Amino acid sequence: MKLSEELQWRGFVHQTTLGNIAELDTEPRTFYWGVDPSADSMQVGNFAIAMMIRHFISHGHKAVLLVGGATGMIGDPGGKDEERQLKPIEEIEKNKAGIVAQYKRVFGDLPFTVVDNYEWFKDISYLNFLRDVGKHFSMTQLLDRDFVQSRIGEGGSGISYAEFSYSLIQGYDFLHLFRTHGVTLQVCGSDQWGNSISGVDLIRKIEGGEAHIWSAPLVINKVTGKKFGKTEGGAVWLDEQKTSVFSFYQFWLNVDDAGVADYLKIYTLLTKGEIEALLSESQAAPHKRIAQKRLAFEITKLVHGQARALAVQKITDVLFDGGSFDSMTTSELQELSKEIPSTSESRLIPALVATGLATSNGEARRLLQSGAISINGQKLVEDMTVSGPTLVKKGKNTFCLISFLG
RNA sequence: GCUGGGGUAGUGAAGCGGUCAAACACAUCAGACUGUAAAUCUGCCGGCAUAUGCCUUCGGGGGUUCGAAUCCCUCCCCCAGCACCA
Repeated sequence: MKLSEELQWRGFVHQTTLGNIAELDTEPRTFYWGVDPSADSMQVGNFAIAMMIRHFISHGHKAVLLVGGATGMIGDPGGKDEERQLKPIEEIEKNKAGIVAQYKRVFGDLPFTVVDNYEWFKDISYLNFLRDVGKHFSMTQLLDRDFVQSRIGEGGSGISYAEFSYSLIQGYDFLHLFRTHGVTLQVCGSDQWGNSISGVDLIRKIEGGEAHIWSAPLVINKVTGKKFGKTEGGAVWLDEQKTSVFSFYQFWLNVDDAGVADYLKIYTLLTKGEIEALLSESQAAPHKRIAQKRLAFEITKLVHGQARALAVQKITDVLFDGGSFDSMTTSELQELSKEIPSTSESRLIPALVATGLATSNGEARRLLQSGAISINGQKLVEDMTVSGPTLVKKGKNTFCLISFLG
């Protein structure tokens, strides 16, 4: 499949300055995309863009990943204590490393270059910047930006000058990469369109060059109409410290029918034929959740590796599909305790709190009273003390393990 | 800098001296029904406690009062308008 067809079929086409997207099939480009190092991990929203980029690279385009070290440093205008300035730099370094590692993982062996805009911004003088870049920006245009408009005015949360300047910095990034790396295309999220356009203008005005933008659509949950990837506990992260492999797998497994098709196309590398077969099989017997199961497995494999994917798949089997808990061996129990929260607290209520299934003793007790808690498949209504390895279940799909493995 | 409006639970938003752990809505969590789905109905929804009980909250600090989220002072932050500068 050609890149343009692939992008179209998978739903990655949104808005672009390219006259004809088929240009991507014939003209290899060097493109970049920017990421914000404000966290040390991607969320599923960025993950979608990463997958899209993967298709770009595998079709012969050269990729440059820009980590916003400079933008990250001014990212929190609230921190005006000068002493604290140093800490964010270390943190940004750490976040940068984490994010780059994740991209490597998602891209498999595909090559890409990493740059940090701190490299070129650290030596730039404010006056020079205003003279060379600032004068090319029209205030009216800047003020017209959606993100500015939504922050100013009634009900807006306000915007600082630093944050407002993001546009200029991002615009300059593009210009700089155009000059130094021959970058002629920027890939971005749809919310970054305005900022990206700044770069295109700048390149035209200053260098007389032509550059383009490709923005990816926001992945929407069709049922709620909201941005996809948020869940009860907040965002779903690729980092297993933030979202355990088990929860990650469960997140995809619980995806609704209306969305599976989209998610399979966006988040997996399965071919058109495979996905279509999967979907028709799934529609014939929706209650079997075939498509969701495959989706969860494929994505977990991609992000956390095959071994972990198989492990959580097996655990899910035990937990949901009638596999017997008693039959698990000690080593399997150990494996299980890696994927779901576990504790050695033998009293039930403290154990629920310790594992985070309940936020307080009161909540734990309430859950118990409402019949939400069961151990080893038996519903409970009051606190008790367990005597051996015990699987505790809250609601339908939240578990923890009381183990005595130490 | 001036003038006016505002900062209340995860979010939005009532309350405007006692009856406020704080209406209402949404979100979350749980129960029923299901396919670990959606929709719907029900309950919970600051902490501790079996509890009619106690404790801690209404931007920060201080004060008035028997009593403050509610009044006063002060500081911080947001919004709007005006002025100033350019």
